[in-house]
Amino acid sequence: MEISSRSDIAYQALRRAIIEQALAPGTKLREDEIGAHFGISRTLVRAALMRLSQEGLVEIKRKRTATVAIPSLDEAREIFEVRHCLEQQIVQRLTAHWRPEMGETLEAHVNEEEAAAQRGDTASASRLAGEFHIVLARLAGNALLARYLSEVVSRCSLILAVYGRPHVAECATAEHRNVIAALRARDAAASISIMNEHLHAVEARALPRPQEAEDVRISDILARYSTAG
Amino acid sequence: MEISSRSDIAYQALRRAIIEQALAPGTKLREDEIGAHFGISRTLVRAALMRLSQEGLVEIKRKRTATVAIPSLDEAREIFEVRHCLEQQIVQRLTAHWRPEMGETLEAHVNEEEAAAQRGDTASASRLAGEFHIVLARLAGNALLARYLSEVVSRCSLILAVYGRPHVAECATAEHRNVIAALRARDAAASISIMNEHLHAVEARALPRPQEAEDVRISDILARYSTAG
DNA sequence: ATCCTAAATCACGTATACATGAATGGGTCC
DNA sequence: GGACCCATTCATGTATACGTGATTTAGGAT
Repeated sequence: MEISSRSDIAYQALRRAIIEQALAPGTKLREDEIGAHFGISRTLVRAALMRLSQEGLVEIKRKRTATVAIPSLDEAREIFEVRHCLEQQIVQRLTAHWRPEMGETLEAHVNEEEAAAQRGDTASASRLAGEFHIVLARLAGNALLARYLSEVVSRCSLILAVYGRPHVAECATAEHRNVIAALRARDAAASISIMNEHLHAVEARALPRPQEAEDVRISDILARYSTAG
Repeated sequence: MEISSRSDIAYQALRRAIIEQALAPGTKLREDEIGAHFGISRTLVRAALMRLSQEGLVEIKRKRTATVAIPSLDEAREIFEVRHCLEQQIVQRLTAHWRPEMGETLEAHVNEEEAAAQRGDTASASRLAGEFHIVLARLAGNALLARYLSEVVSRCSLILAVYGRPHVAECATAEHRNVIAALRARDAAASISIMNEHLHAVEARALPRPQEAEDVRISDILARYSTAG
């Protein structure tokens, strides 16, 4: 049976391309072009784009070509705040209903992250780093929590693409192993604290420090380019 | 300028009808029928239905007429859990950034709830009771948090429709006033505790007690009907 | 060279057509 | 009388057509 409509194929492909930063924020997503690529009509492309738009990965404005979303700094901070809140709940659930095989699953995933990082596949490494949190969410056993977290983690990739320093690989495997260790100990307080630490590290890699952000002015940037450029 | 496409009109109307329980869970939503009512084509109706489906208010299955969603008990519990988590964050933000005029806004809203309840307009009263929490979320100043909460609160109306006792008006105005009072005192711990209490009360009205749910068996129900029916 | 304007092109918004898979009703057989 | 099967009807899945607003390009004036 044909499980997924061809609209889903376009949706999945676009989503992944955006998350892996193959499609940079701001990139135009023309319906015709995408439809031609997948061999589907604009009708189905629009459905995929609308879905991505609801998830905050694509921006759709009336009568304008859709683009990969460019989250503002304010949105970025909002996203991270919600993420903190959701991940805390997830960790709480995990320590409450921990089962040893969860540790195996997580361990296996981190190994994949490490492998991707070691072979220099930064796109996959970033994606897998994000997916680690989605695996956590699924294991926590609340589908809605997992859906929201998945959405929020995807948008963090966008934030990293816009505000993160270039070439900063996620390099989070060590931190992920710490999280697993804390969960295995089933110590809720410690797990939450370690997760919070990790999330702050992720946020620090993705966002400029607050005072930096406020200091940056267009004239400063232009000044840099007028002396040496 | 024509701000909202006509698809939005259908979306808004359907959403409100579902939330006010004018459209009961399980009701069929035929594209032709809806399109004819609003004077739009199926294309636009589909867009509205897809959006509602992503919010969990409508169920869409391939090649089947869309229906108003019927949340399962498991989903219902998941929804309430996420709601707890989000509302806690909202209350935390509110006590941190409290401004006196927020109290006025909230007070005015509760007055509306009360007015609707007193004139016997239970549909509006329920909707306004839910919207109280959405107003809180907006005042908290995190748009994403507000969006998720709005989605979750809408789905609570569905849960109430499916599992709540009939004719149970929400009657939450007193509890809402307690929340406002706690926020005004800017005591985060007390506010969170009062909000948790309120949410548990809401949940108790919407869901059967856990042991009840497990005890209910089809044979029990049939037994009732074979003696007296 | 720059800016403004007008025409042409492009991309989206929406309706509609046609194909296909579900639902329904009538008729037949046991 | 009830259950099964086929034909019909209905509702959705998808492509396409056409109108309109956005965008780009070419040309001319300053």
